[in-house]
Amino acid sequence: MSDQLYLKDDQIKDFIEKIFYAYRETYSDPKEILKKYSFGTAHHRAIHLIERYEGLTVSDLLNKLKITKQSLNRVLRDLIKNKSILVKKGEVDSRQRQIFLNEKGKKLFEEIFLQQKKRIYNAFKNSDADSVIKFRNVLSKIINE
Amino acid sequence: MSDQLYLKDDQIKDFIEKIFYAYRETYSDPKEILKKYSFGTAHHRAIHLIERYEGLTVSDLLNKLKITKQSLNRVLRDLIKNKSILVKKGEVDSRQRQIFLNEKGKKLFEEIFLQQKKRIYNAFKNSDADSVIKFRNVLSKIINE
DNA sequence: TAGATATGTCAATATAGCTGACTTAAAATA
DNA sequence: TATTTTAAGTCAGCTATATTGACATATCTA
Repeated sequence: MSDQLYLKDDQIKDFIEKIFYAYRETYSDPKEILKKYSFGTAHHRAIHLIERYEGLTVSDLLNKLKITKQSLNRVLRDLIKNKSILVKKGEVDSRQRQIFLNEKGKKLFEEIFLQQKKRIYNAFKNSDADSVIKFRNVLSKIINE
Repeated sequence: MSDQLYLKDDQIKDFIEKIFYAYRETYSDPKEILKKYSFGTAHHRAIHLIERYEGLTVSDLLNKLKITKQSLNRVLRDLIKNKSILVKKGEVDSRQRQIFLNEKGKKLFEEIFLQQKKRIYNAFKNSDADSVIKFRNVLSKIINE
């Protein structure tokens, strides 16, 4: 047991609790918007990653989401049907598929992000640069990045 | 748009992504342990809060979890059946129920926590005190605490 | 050409959430 | 005290998101 306050069990329990709240709140903000399109958080996470990593492959997406391909496929089918994403044969390896947002998907992403951004933006604008940098550093260490 | 780097959209998108990973990883670490007891993450979250807020009422728990009482009740029934928790009539208001971990529940919590703690502890011990404090401050602002 | 890899799909099942309707006991209030 | 409100519990049915396992197809690699 450490004598440093922030390494004490009760503090760590508190962080575990706060990480849950931060995730839940951050991802529940755009739920109303998603509902308009009959999408859920699973679609949201996929859209988010496709926007961030344009042209990523199905296996890239699987590695980031850490779900099974069967689960992902349902989500991708919905997004394709809705014309939010576009799937092309891989340029180098044509077994692969590269995924892109099309115009409709980009608009949907912007709508979702605008909502979700508010929470983070408000937290950051009331923090100094050093706090945000250190927040990111610790967060990255938690996810072993 | 701000000219401060950490308020730029791409940075904010990155944080939204990292918050997802941090939650997922933190709560997937003890899944093997939970499985031994035929419990899932829903049980985990309830046990965590009951440990942290000993004697909390059903509505306290509902307010923290933000799920319906029907969903919570299934979880509580499992935990009662398993003899991990104890439910008493409220001392002040006997319509209420106060929830406690009993010995079995405390042991289960410790087993889960030990596993989950590793990730946070490792992240913190490689950070300085100031980073951890600022991490907490920003996290608290994200959840409007 | 044979085997490995990337993707897609069918079917069944599990987990964790939801809505809506209703009950019981106890507290608060008119 | 009679009535209303609140806290908790329950039944039934549904939805969203994940799982496992089996198998098919196309393409790449050795």
